[in-house]
Amino acid sequence: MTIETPRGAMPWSPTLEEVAALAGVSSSTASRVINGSPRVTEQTVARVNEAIAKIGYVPNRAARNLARRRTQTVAMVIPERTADFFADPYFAEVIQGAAMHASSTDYSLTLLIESEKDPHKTQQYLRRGNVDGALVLSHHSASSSYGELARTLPIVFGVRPPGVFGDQIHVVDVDNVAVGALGTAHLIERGRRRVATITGPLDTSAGRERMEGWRDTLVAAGLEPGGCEEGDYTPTGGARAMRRLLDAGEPFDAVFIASAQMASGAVTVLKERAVRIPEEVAIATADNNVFSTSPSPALTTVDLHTEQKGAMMMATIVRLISGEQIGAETLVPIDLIERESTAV
Amino acid sequence: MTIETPRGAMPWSPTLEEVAALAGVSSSTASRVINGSPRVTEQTVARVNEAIAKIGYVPNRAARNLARRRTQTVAMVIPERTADFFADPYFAEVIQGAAMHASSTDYSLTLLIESEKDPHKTQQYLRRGNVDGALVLSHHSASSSYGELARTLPIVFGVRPPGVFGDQIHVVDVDNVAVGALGTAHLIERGRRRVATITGPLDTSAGRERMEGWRDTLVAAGLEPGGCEEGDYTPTGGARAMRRLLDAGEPFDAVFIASAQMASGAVTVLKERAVRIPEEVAIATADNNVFSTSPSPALTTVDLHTEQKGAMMMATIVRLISGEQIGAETLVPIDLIERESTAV
DNA sequence: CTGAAAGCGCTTACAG
DNA sequence: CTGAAAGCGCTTACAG
Repeated sequence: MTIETPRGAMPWSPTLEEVAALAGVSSSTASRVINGSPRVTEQTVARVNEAIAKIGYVPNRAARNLARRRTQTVAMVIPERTADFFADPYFAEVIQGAAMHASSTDYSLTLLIESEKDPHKTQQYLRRGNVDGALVLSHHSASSSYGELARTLPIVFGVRPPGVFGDQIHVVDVDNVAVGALGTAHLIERGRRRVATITGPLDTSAGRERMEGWRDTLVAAGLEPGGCEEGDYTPTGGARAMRRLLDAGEPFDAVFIASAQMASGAVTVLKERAVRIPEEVAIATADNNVFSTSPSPALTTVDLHTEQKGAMMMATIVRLISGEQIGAETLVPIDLIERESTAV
Repeated sequence: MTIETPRGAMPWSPTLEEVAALAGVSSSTASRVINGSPRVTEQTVARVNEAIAKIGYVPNRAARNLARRRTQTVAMVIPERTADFFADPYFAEVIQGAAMHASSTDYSLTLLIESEKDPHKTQQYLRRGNVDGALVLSHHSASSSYGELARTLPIVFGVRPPGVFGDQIHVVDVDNVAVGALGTAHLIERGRRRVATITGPLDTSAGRERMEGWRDTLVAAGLEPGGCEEGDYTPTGGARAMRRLLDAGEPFDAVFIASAQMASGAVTVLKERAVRIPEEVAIATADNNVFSTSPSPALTTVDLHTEQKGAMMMATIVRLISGEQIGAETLVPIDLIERESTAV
């Protein structure tokens, strides 16, 4: 058996006119019921819906978009793969969440990789009316240039872009200070008194804010902040930071590590040095993914609900596109998940 | 400053008629040069292109698609997130590769999550003319139902779907037998004589084939295959399999582990039991990602070129859509990357 | 090689 | 509440 429609053509599909004919109304009316217009009789609605069901009608997107002057598409802008960095399940989770939410809307999600060497290309694409809105997940300096774009195109950021922006900026993210605070507070509750930290990159606001949460919580508890080393969100970066912490000679009985991927590297080093977890050093981290569940002992972590974040980003952009007024910041909830690394 | 176009409308954008006017030709002709028709004078081509450049014309996708009866969209079908499983960088890499390649074509990539509880919904979507083709990455039993769909819609599979299919099936994948063979052969070359294996799920062809490659290579070398335990592609699954291997009491001096994610779990167990890598047990695995680079020692691995695979899938579907005749199978190249886990 | 015209399948004022 | 008509911005036979 072969494909019976001409190559490149869509398989035959019923048209609006056909449902209209079957329902005994004009296509204008059929269109109205499809679009949920209130100016139609219940009876007509029923007849049209019946016809739709009977012949399995599904609107032609291109025609609809052309008529509406919309694309019904939103772009998800993600950074080009950067070795270990992209390996972080974070992106996959956000994307998954956004895609799942998209499937419950009229929008389709298209993936846009922001090329390192030609970031301009992506913005061109966005600027040229290819999409009704964009979700941006890149967080390197380039994203500051989105400030301008955001004036003409609805944009939702997954991380706070660097630089100051007006109200036109919309961010969907966790409260990173709270993330650091929650993990650290738990460590204190478990009786730890010398809490060190391994931070994310300090040139990102997320990196700085989680560190701030760690420090503030210790200070508020009347404790002296322990050692502090910067990591880069990779396992090897986490391992290196842990070595520096250990080699500094300053004793500590707990560490808050800003990401699970770094934590998994740090755990390796602790084991190499025969430091017992949690007896000698308790660990709390952030990200509830394979990097916090698979080390042994499993790691206590702040669940960032990353998949939900993706869904929230999608929901937000849809509201934005339809003209709703939305606050500059939407907070993604966080939760502490206790596991063996802080047990007793 | 606010968004100046009416909400929901696309920003004003030049139209074909305008470039035609500017170039002093009809829009038919303008359209022809845009679409690279050979039936146009060089001179006209130049004039039209000039006009296009001058006013920054970019074709309206909806209008073009409506006229062509195409969608210029291909769907990437991925399984719904399944805990650790989705954490595998594999998906992210394939998606990244496909999206990057897509950006160099006229097609846009849209993400479709295949819901566990309602796999039918995805197929409905595909069947209804929403896309010109699909890339499918799911590999659970459900995918067998794609056999039918593949008769009416160009589909490229990233893994061989279960069941027998005709020539209408197109698969882009590595040669999994070769993957197992390459890793195992390297272990033998390094002087190992008792090579065990941790396989992928044996209800997948990839799982079985890599095991087959391992076994065949040993037999061909005149060696007795060592222990064989089944894993599930997760770190914890790999850890459990390694424990079983160790507990079985059958000695081995090397293991071929079918995925890096499993290998990272297995390495943890080896360390717990104070087994030295590579001195006592050498390890070779598959997947060149964070799970093979970040354990210490770093793991020798078969690079599956997963990102390239994504690009190849995209390239293949484009050719398929345009009616090219393509073989049932496209092989993604593989390479061995030597690292410390098999050094000396 | 080029143009006038029809058509792709919807939506949406405009009348009634 | 409903319909006839125009229009969304392209592509593509059909003539010439």
